Amino acid sequence: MGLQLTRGGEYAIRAMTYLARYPEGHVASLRDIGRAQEIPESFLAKILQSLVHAGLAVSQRGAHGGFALARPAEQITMRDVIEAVDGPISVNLCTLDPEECKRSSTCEVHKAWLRAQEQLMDVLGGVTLKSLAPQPVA
Amino acid sequence: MGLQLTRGGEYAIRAMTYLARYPEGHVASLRDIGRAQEIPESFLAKILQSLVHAGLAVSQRGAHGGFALARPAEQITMRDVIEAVDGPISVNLCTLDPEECKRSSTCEVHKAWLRAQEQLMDVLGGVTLKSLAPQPVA
DNA sequence: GCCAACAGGACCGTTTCACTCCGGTCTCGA
DNA sequence: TCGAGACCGGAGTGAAACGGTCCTGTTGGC
Ligand code: SF4
Ligand code: SF4
Repeated sequence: MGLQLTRGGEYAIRAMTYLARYPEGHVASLRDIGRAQEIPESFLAKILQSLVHAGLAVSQRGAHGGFALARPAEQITMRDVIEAVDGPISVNLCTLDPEECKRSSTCEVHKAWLRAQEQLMDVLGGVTLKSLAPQPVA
Repeated sequence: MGLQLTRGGEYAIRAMTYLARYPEGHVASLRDIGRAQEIPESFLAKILQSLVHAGLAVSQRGAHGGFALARPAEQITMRDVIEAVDGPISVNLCTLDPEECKRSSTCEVHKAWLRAQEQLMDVLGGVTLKSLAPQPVA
């Protein structure tokens, strides 16, 4: 199996959709999220840190602290989330930076990968957390 | 960087497009292919074996032996080649076999991944070696 | 000041990646 | 017939990535 998402990316999306189910600004603790979405808590900690660093989530320390979305759920896409934890999506060496392969200027295959990449980005960039969340919870 | 093709997959496509430049049935040796496409030869050996096993290439042993496409270049796609060496393409756990994740039946994210997978397959399955080969060499 | 909760960095076992090596086998052709 | 040329196939390998864990801060509410 190739071309597959990492576990970290999958968990990140689960965590973010969990937050998206609640009203804007709702804070949930690491533990809440981990329990609800069945994500190992110590691993989730790392993932949430990445999301905070990327500016997609905000954290609140101290008692009653936790995590919340940094902006409305309709303004965060699957692509944003995945790239925050796994780094930029690049379906082949040459799709992120054509300089990586000296053949790229004349390579027909390169063009095919660019199309593939674009399609993938379109799908992932077109899905917002809002559209992923089940009926909101009050 | 996530969701990226392996080197093996990339090399496989290079090797196959090399074969596709020649008239049907043309045999090229491991060494020829490796030199022309700048692929480490001992690694290429493994890759070509996978392609032969998958029925995409045929091999000829003994002096003047080598490899050739098993069918016309217009009947082999990028998808075929990649799956032969890297195994089935699956963009997430749940896209190959929904049973892998018990959430899949109700998961909205799952549907998004299915769309992404389909788009990717469409692109890769729509590109034949014929269309990738530069002007054929006599 | 205590306790709840995140921050951040070190660590770690396993798997995958990207190759390499080598003995074996087949085949042509001199 | 015999040997050089070429693939077969399985084992091995070093480095890196994956998928976590742990532990010591630090912060903030009550
Ligand atoms: S697809 Fe073409 S340009 Fe891209 S890495 Fe392969 S050879 Fe280079
Ligand atoms: S996307 Fe949904 S169905 Fe697929 S693995 Fe993640 S949770 Fe499971």
